[in-house]
Amino acid sequence: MGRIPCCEKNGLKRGPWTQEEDQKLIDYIHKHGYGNWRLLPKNAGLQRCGKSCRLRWTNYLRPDIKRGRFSFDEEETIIQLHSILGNKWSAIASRLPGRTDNEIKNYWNTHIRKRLMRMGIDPVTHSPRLDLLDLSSILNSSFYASASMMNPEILKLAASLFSSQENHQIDQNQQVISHLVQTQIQDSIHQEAYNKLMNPNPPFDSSMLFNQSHFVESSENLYPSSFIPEFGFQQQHEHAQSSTITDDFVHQLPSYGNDLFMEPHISETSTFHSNNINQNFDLPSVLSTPSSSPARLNSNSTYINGTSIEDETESYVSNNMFEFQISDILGVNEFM
DNA sequence: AAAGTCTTCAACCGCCGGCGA
DNA sequence: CTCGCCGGCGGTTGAAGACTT
Repeated sequence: MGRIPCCEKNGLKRGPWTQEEDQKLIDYIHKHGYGNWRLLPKNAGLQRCGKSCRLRWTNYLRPDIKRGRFSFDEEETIIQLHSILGNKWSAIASRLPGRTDNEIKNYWNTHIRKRLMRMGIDPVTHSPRLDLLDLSSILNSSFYASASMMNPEILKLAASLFSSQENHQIDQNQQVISHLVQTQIQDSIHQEAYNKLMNPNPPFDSSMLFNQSHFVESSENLYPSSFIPEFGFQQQHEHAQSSTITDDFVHQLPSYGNDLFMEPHISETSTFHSNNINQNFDLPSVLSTPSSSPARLNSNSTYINGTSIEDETESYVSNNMFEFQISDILGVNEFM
């Protein structure tokens, strides 16, 4: 038994809406409200199907729609949410007041997606292309700030293998350790994003997830310059604990398992900055910080191959640009 | 100036799940 | 349990404008 189409195609208008049609729809909804979209066009005197009316109203005529260019903050929020939720446009739209899922979807496909690709980032996985990564640069000075969020065993292994590279043993090990390091970073990123999403008051503010000097130029590669937890870890921890974790949300997240929600083992409240990593930076203590520690990225200064893209006033990199599943790569979990 | 190409985004399509009969 | 209706969702299309040659 076939389904009856949502509307009869015969005699019903399609294509762009005229001003007159818009006005009819607006007038009707102002008078009677919306609901029962199937009957609405008939009652409103429109030669449209209900679906078309609903779409026109929700995507264009609704009075609370914010039209115009997306703000910097909105774009960062979209990237952040997309890295966690994927193509759940309605879920993303629900956190961007005045923006519709259709609008966000279009903006993603026409602007953000292309930009990420230009930057060598897979817009689906938010991962960097492997050939743009290089372990020696990851281990370079500025990147050590992020070491505070990593598993010390991984760092040891990374350092060990890095030294082996000097013996011309650059091989798959490098890629493996790159994955490990990236995953550690990403766990931190997801923890931060999760904490923010689960804390509705104050409302989610993507600017809290970013900070300055997101990336630094390093020869021909892109690397995060730092991951800066501006909240003390203790504060973050309390934040996370006070939030309600729903099963639904957990299942929506990428497959990080329960590690993402592990209780952080905080030895002290720490604050450090990329420009001066020695400030309040106690390496032994921070190295003991597990992967679930908070992290923060920013996007003020992004460079690719030595070329700033600031002139676009849009330099975005997802917080989840390092997205790898170690278990997928190695088939082991002993490092985590 | 004209033709061709690219970009944008409103609108459509088909599918899905919830719900009630 | 099945079926149809309805609203919602994500993917896709295509017209129109912008840009390039």
